[in-house]
Amino acid sequence: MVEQHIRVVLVDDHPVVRAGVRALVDAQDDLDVVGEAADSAQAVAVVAETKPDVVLMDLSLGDGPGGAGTTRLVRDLPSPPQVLVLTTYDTEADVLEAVDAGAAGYLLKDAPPDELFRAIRGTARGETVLAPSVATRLLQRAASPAPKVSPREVEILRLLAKGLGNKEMARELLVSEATVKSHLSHIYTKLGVDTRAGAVATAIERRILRP
Amino acid sequence: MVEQHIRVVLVDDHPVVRAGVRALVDAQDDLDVVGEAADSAQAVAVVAETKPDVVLMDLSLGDGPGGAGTTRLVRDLPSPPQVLVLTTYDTEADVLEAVDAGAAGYLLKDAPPDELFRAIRGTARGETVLAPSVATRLLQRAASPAPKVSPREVEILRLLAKGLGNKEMARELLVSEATVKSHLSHIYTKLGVDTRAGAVATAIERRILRP
DNA sequence: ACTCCGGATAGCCGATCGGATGATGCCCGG
DNA sequence: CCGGGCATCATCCGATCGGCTATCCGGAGT
Repeated sequence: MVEQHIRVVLVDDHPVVRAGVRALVDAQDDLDVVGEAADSAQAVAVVAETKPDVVLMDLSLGDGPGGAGTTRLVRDLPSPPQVLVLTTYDTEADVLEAVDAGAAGYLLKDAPPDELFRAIRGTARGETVLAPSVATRLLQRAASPAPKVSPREVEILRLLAKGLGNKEMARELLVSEATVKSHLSHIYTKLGVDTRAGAVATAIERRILRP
Repeated sequence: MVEQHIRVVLVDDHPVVRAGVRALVDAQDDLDVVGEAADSAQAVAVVAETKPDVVLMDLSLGDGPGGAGTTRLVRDLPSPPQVLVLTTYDTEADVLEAVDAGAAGYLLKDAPPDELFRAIRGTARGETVLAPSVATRLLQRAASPAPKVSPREVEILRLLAKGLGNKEMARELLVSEATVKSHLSHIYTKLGVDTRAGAVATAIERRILRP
């Protein structure tokens, strides 16, 4: 058997997308969709059972663990498959998280089918496949230092987006106003902004806050 | 011919989604996909040519006119088809715009296939079909007055999200600082907030600004 | 053991914001 | 033809913000 079929499992909470990818992929001679999953738990079960070569993973699964977490779970299975992230967004936070979780590639859903097929085949061979726009973003972010926002700071950002003042945040978080201001200063530094409005915008863009 | 097939055209810039919907819809006895379009111009051409009963419209088409504008164009054709919006987001602004543009229904992409089929059939019969979550939002928004932000105010919001101060915005827009503050006050009122940070968050949530 | 970092706190101060109030001109739609 | 939304501008003023400097504590890592 020189030419083995590539076994693919789809993980996506949108039935439409699963059907679409299945229709496209199954039409390829060398690619077989051997399973589908709509959430994290299903994904682990299906992958464990079907032992696919490649998992196409959506990042925004409705329920508990997102695509990144699920990627991690799948990659922790014995003889894990390659994971190719196939999603709508290309925010750097998503990409980094996915890559960190063990994803071998990152494609956007608006990619032409050909690109998808090439990505699947490449991923199956162990190559790293990144969508051009994703690769660009990665390089940009690689150049600038990684801004890690602490949990407490995220808390501050949340209240910030609700339009609370420092005094109100302080009351809400049971700390002094000085502490809030301290956190804010750190946030500004990390996000590269110098105003509350800019911080909120950047936080949402960086997916630190969910819109 | 008592039971005429329902002719459907798909408009979506994601090949995967088109393939998915086509696979699902074509598998139904009474539904036929008679055309696809990836952008606004294609959509108008395909609809004019194929005269479908229903158009499944994605709201976020990459290029020029979005789904709402395209809906308007399609509805302005002679003997226009019903338009069923099928998209990822359910922001109230999107829904209102689409309905205003002449859409007969609004479904989310994570809807189960059955719901999609029922929606297509209902739409073809001239019914109005709304996803439950969309209907809920609509009612919520219907209770509160519609916040229409003027173009100039959007301009202000854009600069706001960039973290500019009033003085800087004034310079940027070639108006006085007083004017900027005036706009801001109006924005606050319309968005129901009272801080810049809150305005940015709400504007993004309402999709007035693109994250 | 020592250092680094996140978290919490404090005070100072100039710059800025946001609310209130009022006014002008334009253009659209009823 | 008048009202109303939009855009423009002006002042006043109290509240808030953001930058700066410094201190303290506890846990993680070297």
